[in-house]
Amino acid sequence: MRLTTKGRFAVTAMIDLALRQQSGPVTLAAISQRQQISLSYLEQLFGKLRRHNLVESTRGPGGGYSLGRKADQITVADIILSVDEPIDATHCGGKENCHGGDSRCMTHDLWASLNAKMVEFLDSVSLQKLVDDQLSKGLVVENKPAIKRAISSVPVVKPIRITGPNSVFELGNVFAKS
Amino acid sequence: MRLTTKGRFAVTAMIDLALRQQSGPVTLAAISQRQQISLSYLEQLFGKLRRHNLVESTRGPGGGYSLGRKADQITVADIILSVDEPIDATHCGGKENCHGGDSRCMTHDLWASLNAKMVEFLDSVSLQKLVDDQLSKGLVVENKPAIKRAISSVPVVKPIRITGPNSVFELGNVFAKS
DNA sequence: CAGTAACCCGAGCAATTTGATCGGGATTGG
DNA sequence: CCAATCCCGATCAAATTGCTCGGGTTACTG
Repeated sequence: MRLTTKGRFAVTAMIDLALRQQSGPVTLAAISQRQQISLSYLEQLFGKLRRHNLVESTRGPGGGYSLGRKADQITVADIILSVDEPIDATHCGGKENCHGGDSRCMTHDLWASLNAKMVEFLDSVSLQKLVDDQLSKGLVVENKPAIKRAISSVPVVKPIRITGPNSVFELGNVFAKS
Repeated sequence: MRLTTKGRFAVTAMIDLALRQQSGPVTLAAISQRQQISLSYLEQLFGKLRRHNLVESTRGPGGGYSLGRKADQITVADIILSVDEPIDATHCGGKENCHGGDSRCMTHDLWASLNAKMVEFLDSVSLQKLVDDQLSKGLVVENKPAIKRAISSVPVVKPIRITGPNSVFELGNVFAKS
């Protein structure tokens, strides 16, 4: 299990989508604007989410994305595992060689169980719960009236380009060593 | 909170250390051999661990590292946060600007709480518990007799060099979509 | 049918991170 | 003194992260 900003972006976008999909498909462009995530990056993330059936896409004008299943059937673990895709276990891939040493592959079982617990936890948090949390915190979702062809006279704030990993946001000193 | 192989290496090394520190300080060279982690990388990790008082170092021959406090007083969260060091919150650093949009910094509270839960969990697992798990799984720790100057005629298996992130081990398909 | 809104896709890019190597110190026990 | 060991900084290649660009493809609408 990896837990990086990549997964966070995905979860953030999914919450945004869940909050607004009542009135039809949600556009990536809209999510991009609201959450300040680059459109192309969203496309990549949603490509993966779609391949994992977490979202469905509708093409053409008026199209966009909707949830693949109900929000309470999607967990944070689903989302993160979709975009992170841990492919294979390089280190002692299932086998038991781990050449020598006294503790043969001590870490394997250890991480397997620790990881299982992590996944278990993240799997216990549904997207619906996150949405409810947001709503209860006083977030007002404008029920946008499914504009047909509103002239998008939005100023389009050109975002500053800061590349590199973890550049945009990184959870900081939340770790107050409680 | 980031959860990468870096933190895993650190935890692995700490378990190894905890398992063997009864008979005096444990050298990094020994951990390196047993756990197949490069010596210099261990040095970097233990530098951080030492600066966070999780370990103490003894220099000179017969020296090495020992735990900075008792194993049941060290948590997995301690270890991971020591080596990962999330420095600052770049995105909306405490303030509330997050320019425009309808959900002003929706993600901030969200991640803060999600993160807090993660830390809470990792903080509930002590190093002692991990050690006990290992011991109960039939691991036998050889009580090495504190060799004074044994001729280190160990063949020294030259490790294959595979650089890059996550190259050595990566938790794989533990995620069987339970 | 043309135009446009949206999804799709793959190549490529700069900054960072990951592990690692190297070369040199500083301490300290024997 | 000498060797074991911690310490430290520079540097490195590969991977990852977010992102841009440039093109598609699908489908609604006038």
